[in-house]
Amino acid sequence: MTIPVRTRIAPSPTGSPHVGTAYMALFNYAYAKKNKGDMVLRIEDTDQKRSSIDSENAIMNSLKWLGIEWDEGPDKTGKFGPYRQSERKEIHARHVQILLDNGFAYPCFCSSQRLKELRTSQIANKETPRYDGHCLNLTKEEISQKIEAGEKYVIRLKIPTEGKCCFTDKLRGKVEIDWKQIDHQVLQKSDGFPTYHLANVVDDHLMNISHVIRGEEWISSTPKHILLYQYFGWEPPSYTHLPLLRNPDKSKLSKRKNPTGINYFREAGFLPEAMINYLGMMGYTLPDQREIFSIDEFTQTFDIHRMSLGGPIFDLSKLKWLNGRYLREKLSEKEVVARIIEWKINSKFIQKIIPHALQRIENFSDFIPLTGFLFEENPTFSHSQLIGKINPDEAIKLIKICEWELEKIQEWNRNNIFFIFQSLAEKEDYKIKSILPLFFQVISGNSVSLPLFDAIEILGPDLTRLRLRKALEYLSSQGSSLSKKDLKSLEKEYRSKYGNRVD
RNA sequence: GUCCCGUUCGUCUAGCCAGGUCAGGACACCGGGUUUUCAUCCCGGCAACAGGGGUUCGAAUCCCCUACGGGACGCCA
Repeated sequence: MTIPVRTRIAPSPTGSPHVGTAYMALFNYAYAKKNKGDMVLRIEDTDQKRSSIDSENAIMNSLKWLGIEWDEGPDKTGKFGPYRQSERKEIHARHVQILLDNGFAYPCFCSSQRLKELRTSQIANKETPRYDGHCLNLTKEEISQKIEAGEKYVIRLKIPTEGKCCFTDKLRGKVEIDWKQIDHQVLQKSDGFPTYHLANVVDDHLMNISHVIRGEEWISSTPKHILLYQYFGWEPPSYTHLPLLRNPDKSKLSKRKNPTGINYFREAGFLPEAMINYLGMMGYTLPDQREIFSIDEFTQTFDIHRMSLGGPIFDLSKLKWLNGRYLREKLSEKEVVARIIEWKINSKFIQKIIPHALQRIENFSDFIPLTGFLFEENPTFSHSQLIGKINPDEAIKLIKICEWELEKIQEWNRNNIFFIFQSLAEKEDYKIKSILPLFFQVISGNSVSLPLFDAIEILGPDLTRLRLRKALEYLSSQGSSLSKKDLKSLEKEYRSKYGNRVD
């Protein structure tokens, strides 16, 4: 008897959809389909502070755009719902109680302040930072006393004090990690929500997930998951840890260094099938080594053992080449026309621009030169125009702060964008009017263009971010750049004036 | 710092599991050809088994050590 294959993707709806999510989704999808199984989409929104429904929708839309489909999810009810973790809170709480009743977990009343100090001192003493078990031996009386007194608490996982955890990774073989390395993981936060670790295990089990295929960032917390399965008396799934997509400097792919938003590629005019094709060749080659393949061809021939384990660098040049081949070879001219229209040459998009362009054009031929930057992946600018009257070091500083501030915008609209620039001018002691020419150039490559805030709104966060970064790169190529040290001190200054950066 | 994972051209990779072809392909780059320009297209070139030690007649391939890279060490996921 073979159990049905069920895989899952479990994105967290915090921020804009990431290519890493699509990458993992593709392999989970292929594995499930190749084995005539199902893939589940589960929304991991246990972080109430950061999760949003907008982000959830954006993630689902971008995956659909790429052609990745799931068999069950928040929008596609199946037998194992609900598929949004926030709606499974009771289930999780019940399971936490089971662990508590069996002595596998315990309440912890330590303040975040104490935890922070503990961590700092452990690091100072060159120890592995982990919970010291302070609340491990509270008596039942002490516990109920504290709870009655209204003290906030979390539930922690009890970890064996001796021995090691062994598990098998489908690709990497046997992995052994000492229990001493594993922290007493928080399973339930003081707001009553479970953490990833608890919710993930409980939901995977209850949703009959047979194969967990996820990023290698999870390897070191797998022992916690295995332990939970043991405590509950459940059979753990098969684990496969895939390599992580990397920046050109080989660090884990991050939006701070690269375009990583699926929407970036969509807005920059890439084809979803080329994207999928490219993602499918990261860490993987088809058995016959063909380079151009559809998601169906990929899925039908998929063999997980063909994965390479070295982290592939997500580099744009091959993607562009691939995309060009799709345009020329895979689509008819008619189809290309339809795709371009669907992209941005449509009345919906033009309509957004027109109100801002109308005062500035006299005949239609003025339209393209005026608004062309909205259709470009990157505008070009010249040094003198870019800098204008501002000195280059100041320009760098303003652009950098602007980049960080823009990251904080929850709802991308004209007003919120305006507030960012207003506060930027204020805090940096400029008249807003005097810093705007710089940003006109950065965004449009031109000094004649649409109203800046509207243009930024239309351009969207992904393209905007890259333009700021490109401007910085350009300035650096012209000899003005921020050293690591400068950057660090700027970041410190930024924090004191504007608050912490967001992820 | 501790633990874990990884390492074939600049990049994506084939070959590794079942040791024995000049280590193959693609992108990028460089050169040439086709083309009124450019691009496409075609042809050619550059370029790698991280280092050291084993095992073996023979190692990119199996084993060990070192180096380097990455990840984890959150009331994030």
